[in-house]
Amino acid sequence: MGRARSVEAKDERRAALLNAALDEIFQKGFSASRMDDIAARANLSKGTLYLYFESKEVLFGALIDSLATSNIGEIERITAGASSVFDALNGVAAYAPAMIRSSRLPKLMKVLIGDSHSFPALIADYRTQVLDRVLSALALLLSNAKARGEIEIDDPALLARLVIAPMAFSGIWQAVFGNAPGAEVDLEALFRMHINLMITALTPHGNTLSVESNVERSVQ
Amino acid sequence: MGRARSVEAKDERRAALLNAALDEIFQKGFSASRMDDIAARANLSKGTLYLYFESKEVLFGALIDSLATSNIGEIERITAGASSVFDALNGVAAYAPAMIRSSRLPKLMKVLIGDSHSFPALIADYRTQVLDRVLSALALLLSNAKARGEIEIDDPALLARLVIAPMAFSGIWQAVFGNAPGAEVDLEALFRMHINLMITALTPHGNTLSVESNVERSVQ
DNA sequence: GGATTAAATGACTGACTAGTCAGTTACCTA
DNA sequence: TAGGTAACTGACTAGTCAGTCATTTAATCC
Repeated sequence: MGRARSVEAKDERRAALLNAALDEIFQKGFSASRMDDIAARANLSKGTLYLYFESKEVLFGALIDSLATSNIGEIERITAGASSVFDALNGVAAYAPAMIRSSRLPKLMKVLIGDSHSFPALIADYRTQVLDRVLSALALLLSNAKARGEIEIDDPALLARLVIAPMAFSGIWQAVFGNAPGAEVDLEALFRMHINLMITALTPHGNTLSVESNVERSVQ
Repeated sequence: MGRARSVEAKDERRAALLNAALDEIFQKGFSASRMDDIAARANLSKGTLYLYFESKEVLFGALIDSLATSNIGEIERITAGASSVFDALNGVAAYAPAMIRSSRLPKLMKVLIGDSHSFPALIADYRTQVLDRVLSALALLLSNAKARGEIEIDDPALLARLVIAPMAFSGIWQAVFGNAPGAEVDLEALFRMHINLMITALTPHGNTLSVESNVERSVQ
């Protein structure tokens, strides 16, 4: 690999360094990660790494920034474009396994949890700009569905938390245990069951018909 | 505080050091925690800390050991002593908020997640001896209830994961965000809603009567 | 209260690493 | 191909921290 002379080549190099940083920090945590190792993982020297990021903390901040907003758009698109809550929930559940297995988001979660107290400002930003945003979007969706009489609930904000809990839990599980023997989880089946239970419980009069038709739709 | 001469006094000192280690490692992570700071937090010097734990890694292992099995007994007691799945689920949900707010278990979770890849053997042990044990106990409970016709489900193991997901998620949330403004969660309401949704969805024919009576029971 | 024991200390060492910068070298242009 | 530019390097500095151990000191015993 030659030198990065053009702007594009520099962007690419920057991305490669961030990638290397994610892998390294994911494995060792912020404090135990060495700048030398991050640079070496991208086949560069420490000096070059410092050409792109002025300090270890700046590198960490840039890493979080680059990953924070990458998945949120997809989720908002699914929830906004769905014709009913059921569609939206099925859409989220169908998208979640790939997102978790892509391993970028779970890695980010693991890093953020592990180093949360070392970077309080960063973590507070992440919460308000990503987590709260996702929870609010979901709560709004549920609130609208309630207004239309599609579902029966008291508190949409709490329900939103219950909806995403299994996905967040699975993401962290994936990040911590990976594919260790005995730790594998059938994510598709898990989320399908989750959404089906939700829909069964939320559908007025608890009839099972809508659930069945719903399963059909999610499988298509 | 004088010197620890008796065996009891030494046990107490050891516990104090472990306590200090948990607080310190919870805040900074294993690698960024300094032995000096841990000792100082217990009003002792680093030399004394080394009288009790031969290395930083040994201290970490002892810390995990001392916390790992502390809550599992309580959970197994609740699930084993309950007269029906509904009782058991309500019992777990009623116990969970206090467990989360006690902050020892969430702290442990945060530490284990953050440093999981630095101590693969420890984390594997924790999974098989704590997490898998809790999940299995819950799955067995659900499986028995299914056999008795109390609930309708396919896969008890997956359902067990869905049952504990909101509690694990809330524990981690608590460990990461604590009581930061805007991050507070009404755990009682959340878990009540969770269990009620579960019961509504799982009860054969989805009648709402059993749910109402269940709410009464959980509130008592 | 003097002697004995062992708990506690903290200065010290050696290993390690974030960040620097003088020097090297790949690539481009004339 | 020679000269210029800037991307890249890695030895070095300054600071940190796990672990050690000679010394101090609190408690107990006679």
